Amino acid sequence: MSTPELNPVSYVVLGLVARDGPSTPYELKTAVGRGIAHFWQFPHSQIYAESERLARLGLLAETREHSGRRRRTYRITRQGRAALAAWLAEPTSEPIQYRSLGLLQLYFGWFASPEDVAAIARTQAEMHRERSALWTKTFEALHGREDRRWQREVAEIAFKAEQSMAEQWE
Amino acid sequence: MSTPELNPVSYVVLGLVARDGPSTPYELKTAVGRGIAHFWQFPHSQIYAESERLARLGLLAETREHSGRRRRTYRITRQGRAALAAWLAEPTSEPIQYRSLGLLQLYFGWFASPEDVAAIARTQAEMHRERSALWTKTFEALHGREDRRWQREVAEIAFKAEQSMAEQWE
DNA sequence: TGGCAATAATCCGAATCGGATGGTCCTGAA
DNA sequence: TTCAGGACCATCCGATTCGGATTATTGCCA
Repeated sequence: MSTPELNPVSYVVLGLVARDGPSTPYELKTAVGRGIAHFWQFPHSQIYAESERLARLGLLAETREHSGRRRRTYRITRQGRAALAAWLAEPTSEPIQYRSLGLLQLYFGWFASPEDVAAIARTQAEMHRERSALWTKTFEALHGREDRRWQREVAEIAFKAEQSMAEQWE
Repeated sequence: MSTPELNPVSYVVLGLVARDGPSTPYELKTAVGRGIAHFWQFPHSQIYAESERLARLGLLAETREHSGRRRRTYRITRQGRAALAAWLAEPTSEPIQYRSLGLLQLYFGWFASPEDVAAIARTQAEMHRERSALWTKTFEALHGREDRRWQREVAEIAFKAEQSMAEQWE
């Protein structure tokens, strides 16, 4: 069926609410920051906008405090779960994008001095090493959590990719 | 000095004009499509808008046909070259982003059936294999071109990354 | 020579982005 | 007990980005 009006942010929000149970947008935002943002950044305002939109579409249910911070809390609906499952059942072969300023700089390395290129390579290698370490930490934090199995898998793929890049830059 | 009003697209345009000599935006667009777009996509309209903007900033010089298609041709100015060199002299440690729908799907694999996850992995592995091949081709096409040394290097890094991902997904 | 595909540029509404702002709540030091 | 400062939380909005749609020109060849 493929619901055309859903985009990557939609699935992030849907998936996190499904995973963590009832959540406020702020909690979603920090959850994104702790995990997904390490390979794909989404601006916080999107999270707020998107959860509202998903509620309008009936994929999330919203309850709201009546005083104080008037926090909204979202929980997933049956339709929301169905949409998430439908998306997961449809593998995509859309190519990955590596948005890396370093790679872009190297691409134009012809116009830089050898020292500049060396500096870029050093900086990139270091950055990738740091990222590797971060993914290792993520991976270890997930140790033994069977319900986080696939997140661990993501951490491992990302780790290996970072490692490969670090080696290449060296 | 770091000119704050320049962004990634700016350097892509600047760099390509520097590399290829006088170019029309259309040529730039296709040049992007043949190379950079394989790891970082920029919408075509940006190329047109950006070259115009760089001309206003004095980093490109514009000449325009007076009849027919009224094509604009851009060549790089001394300031343009300087801006490009200045950017290359400033390594960035901004982390890379892997925008991959497949990775996102895997992250939420808990909500998919094992068959779904398997299908995602298969599709991703295949996609990464194809990309590997594409980078190999790019690499070979650049063989012996000393002036394309760094582009070859980019191709190699990308190739290794794709390969690593393909292996992980398998 | 006429029609179709490739070339080339531009437009524009929608989506995205992220910095700024402003309010609420908690904690701990005086 | 109070109150100041910092963390928490939400929203806004202008600026940019995005990419599909449109229009016009040119080259090719049946």
